[in-house]
Amino acid sequence: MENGIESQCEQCIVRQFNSLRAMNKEELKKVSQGKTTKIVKKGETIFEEGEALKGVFCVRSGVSKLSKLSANGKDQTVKLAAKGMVIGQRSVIAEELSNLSATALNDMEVCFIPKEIIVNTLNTNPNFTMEVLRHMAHDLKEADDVIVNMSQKTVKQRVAAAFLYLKNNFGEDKDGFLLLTLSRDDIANVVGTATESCIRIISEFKKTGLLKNHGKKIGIVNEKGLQDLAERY
Amino acid sequence: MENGIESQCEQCIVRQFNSLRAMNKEELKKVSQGKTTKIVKKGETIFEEGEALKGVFCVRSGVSKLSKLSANGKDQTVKLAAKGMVIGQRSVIAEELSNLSATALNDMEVCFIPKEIIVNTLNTNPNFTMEVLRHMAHDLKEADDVIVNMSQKTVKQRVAAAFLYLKNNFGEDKDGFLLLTLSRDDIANVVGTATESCIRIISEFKKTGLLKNHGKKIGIVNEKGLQDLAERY
DNA sequence: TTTATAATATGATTTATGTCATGTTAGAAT
DNA sequence: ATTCTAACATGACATAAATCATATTATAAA
Repeated sequence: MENGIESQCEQCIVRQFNSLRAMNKEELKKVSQGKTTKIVKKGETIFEEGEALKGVFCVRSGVSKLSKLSANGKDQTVKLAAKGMVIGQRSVIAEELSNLSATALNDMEVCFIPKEIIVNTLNTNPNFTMEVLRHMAHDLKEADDVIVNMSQKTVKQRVAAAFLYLKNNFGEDKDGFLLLTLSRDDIANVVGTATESCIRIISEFKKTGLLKNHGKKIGIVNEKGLQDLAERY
Repeated sequence: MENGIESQCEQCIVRQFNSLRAMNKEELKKVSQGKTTKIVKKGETIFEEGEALKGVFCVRSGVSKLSKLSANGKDQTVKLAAKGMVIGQRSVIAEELSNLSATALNDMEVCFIPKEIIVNTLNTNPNFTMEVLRHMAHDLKEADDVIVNMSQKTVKQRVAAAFLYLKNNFGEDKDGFLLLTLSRDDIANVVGTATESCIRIISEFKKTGLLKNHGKKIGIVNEKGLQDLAERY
């Protein structure tokens, strides 16, 4: 179903850039035609920090972490990218080396869009450019929030916030378990803490009835409780 | 010298958006004509978190902190804006309430540019839009770096990095003192630490010959030493 | 000057969190 | 099933950094 894949990819671009009205059919076709689909296995990288990106990647399935290696050897996850999200735009737009690595947290399917197509669309379609701009403005706001949380919230609060984030952005199944299952280590990298601390806090949350688990799956039992914890001073 | 002020304001916009070639004379004049100049005294706010901005502000003199109040009542400075920088663009572009407060760290002069002018220029001048986009992409990268530093560096390392930042972004006088003099409390808000911790570390840096001071002015004595400290794991 | 107020400084103590060590469980490979 | 390995778990301890307390200076106001 080559057509199905193409249509999915178009939707991916459209959704990411919020530009249903900003790109016309022909432009979308152009974007789709440039794509190549790629399978990325869990743990493999899509691109590395310091790499010159030849284009952007659109997530078709699976989840990627965008992270940066610190001088102390620890990996800090800055953002998670799920289905429908485009990664690598910042570097392509700024014409800089990537400041982040993109690593698959589970098996993924991504489609590649050469930067020439992005750059060309930016140059010829002002509406598209405006949508990308709005999108980046939104990312910047989120980054500001993360900065404040990192410096002002305790690890416990950040872990609570991380689970709320996972629920809000990746959803849960009928039984109330998070659709995105991450290892404790992955969560620790998002929260910016030691794996042991993360494990300890999750154990505590299970004991106090905030979380539940079934095998590797984790579910939120008391969302209000997590929110109170995450927000309270 | 109304003309002088106008020309300074034009330069301000031009520099910020890196768009010397992106905006032509007439467009610049349009921007300048919309401006109103405003004096902001030390400690006063230019705008508050949650406010709907009617335009952007261009810093003519003085320095503003962009900060966010945390639920614990502490203020986290996300960015400092000096002469030539524009503040408030993110919110205006995203058409959202401001996510940050802007407060004068010393007496300031800012010029106001109504959002209609910015929005109009964005709609009619694609080059301008692209420059704004590149600029925002750069801000986003810097924000990513701050996130990693916040979670992976010690307070001491972040204080060291803050002084290097102040030197690189605001310069120093002939005697090697930083041109931007901040209170320990302001520095603590940038670093994301308690004021006492900040004071202690600065005292230590003076003892170990990394910093010097003359009254309120602080100077970097051993830049290499600060860099090593800030980078080392 | 004198007084008042804010900024800087430093000690003592507590707390959160990282680190190290060790053990347990679960899933994959044989 | 058995073995192996990685993920999860928990205790003990070390340490960075916040907090609380109290001086000591500067700076502004009277």
